[in-house]
Amino acid sequence: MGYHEAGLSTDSRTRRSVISNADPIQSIPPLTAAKGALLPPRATANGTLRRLQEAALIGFCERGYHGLSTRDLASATGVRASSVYAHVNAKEDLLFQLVTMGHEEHNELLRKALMGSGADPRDQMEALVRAHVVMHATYPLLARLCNKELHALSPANAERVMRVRLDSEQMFLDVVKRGIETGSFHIPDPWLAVAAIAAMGLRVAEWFEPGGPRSVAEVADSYSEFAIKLLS
Amino acid sequence: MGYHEAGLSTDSRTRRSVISNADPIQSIPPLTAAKGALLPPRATANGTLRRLQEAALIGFCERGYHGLSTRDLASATGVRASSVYAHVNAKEDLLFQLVTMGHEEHNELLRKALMGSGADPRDQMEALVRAHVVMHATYPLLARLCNKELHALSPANAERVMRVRLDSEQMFLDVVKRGIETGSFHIPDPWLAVAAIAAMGLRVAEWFEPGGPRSVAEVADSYSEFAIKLLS
DNA sequence: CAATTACGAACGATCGCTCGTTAGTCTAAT
DNA sequence: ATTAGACTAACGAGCGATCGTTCGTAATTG
Repeated sequence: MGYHEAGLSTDSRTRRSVISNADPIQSIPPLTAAKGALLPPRATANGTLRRLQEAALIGFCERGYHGLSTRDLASATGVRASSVYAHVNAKEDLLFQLVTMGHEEHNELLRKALMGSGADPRDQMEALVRAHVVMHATYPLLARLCNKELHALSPANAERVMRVRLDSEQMFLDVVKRGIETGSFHIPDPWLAVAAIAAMGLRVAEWFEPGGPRSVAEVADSYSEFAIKLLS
Repeated sequence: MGYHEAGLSTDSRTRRSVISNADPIQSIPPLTAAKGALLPPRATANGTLRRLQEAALIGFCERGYHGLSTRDLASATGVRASSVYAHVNAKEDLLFQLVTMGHEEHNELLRKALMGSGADPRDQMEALVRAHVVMHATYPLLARLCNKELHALSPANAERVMRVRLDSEQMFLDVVKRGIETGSFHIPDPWLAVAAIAAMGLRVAEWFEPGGPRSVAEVADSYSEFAIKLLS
């Protein structure tokens, strides 16, 4: 039970602070204290909604969507459960916002990587894998959420997310297919190779720690090299 | 609210069947109708407990541990919620049983693969990857559960599972390290390579369909080849 | 007859969420 | 300068529903 509802001034004497952003004694423990930002720059929300998004990100990852109650979510944000609904229409909205954010950031990073590389399929694949890994190492919680909690989305919302995901997959697939045509790559089943290469990067989100022994760049370099070897 | 609580005859007119195994109108929809067995041979339970395990496996995968209620679980099993507790002490027991089963099966498959291969690290790695992939393609639901719902286990149970997992990882690591010593493999960071190779196989559980266009053996062959390329 | 397996009823707790209210802030007219 | 009114963001209380689980009992099995 509740390892993080500690203190937090439920006390009625603690009147709401004049400015709502006044950070009320951090939820104990700070746990996933951000080494970097929890959310990508495209997350424009600030104030209470931002803190809700970040608390939801951490909470959904640690306990699963249905495992985090709106009361615990509110508590971790420094707010009452009823106040949550001044910022979102439903609990699912927070999940959808986060998952959309993650998928769009990922898609954009891939697209930029592709645009910024030359015409050689090998270079393009290296750039894609690098961006793929960078995303998963830079925003590991967001990536985990995107890969584990899609089941909690309504069918309509899930479909919107999947469209972005399929588009990202297609970028990998197109590069591999063209690489086969140009003679750069030599594999019989492009989709299978893409699945393998993408899987390597996806998993990075599960173990990578920003303060750990490996830098983001090192992992990205290694994995892009793995991908090229795998395709040759 | 409930876009997924479909029917299922909670109706009180549906009297219990004389023989409890008499499959009462399959949970609507039958959805994950098994192409093969849902659980490995080491799952020895039969009767109601077995059906509870299988329903839990499907349900936990589709909705997450906290997303599947004991009532829905019972309903999918063809039994009342209170009857569940004649077979398990708690909901978590089912998750623990399944997750333990998955990890031990995986560990044993890897160990047998290693024992059955020669002394060449390349052969050993091929065998390991093949077994790894076979596991994830043969019992995809079980594998997904093992990788997504560990957070719902008590710390003590989680630790028991993690011990098996670390032991499995060590098998990969030992082979890679020895392969480097013998000059078979040429990579600077063994752990990173193992993470990448393991990740490829893990992800298979997310897309593989027993009736699909690729056979288990085809995927296993491709992925073991990928692994060898990656390490060379 | 003992053990097993199922049941309905119901427990207290918690769920997502709504509601009416209040305190503070901003704008604009006085 | 003051004040009225709209707006925002927070609150406590509490809604009906559902949660995991317990219990006493009935039916079947060996």
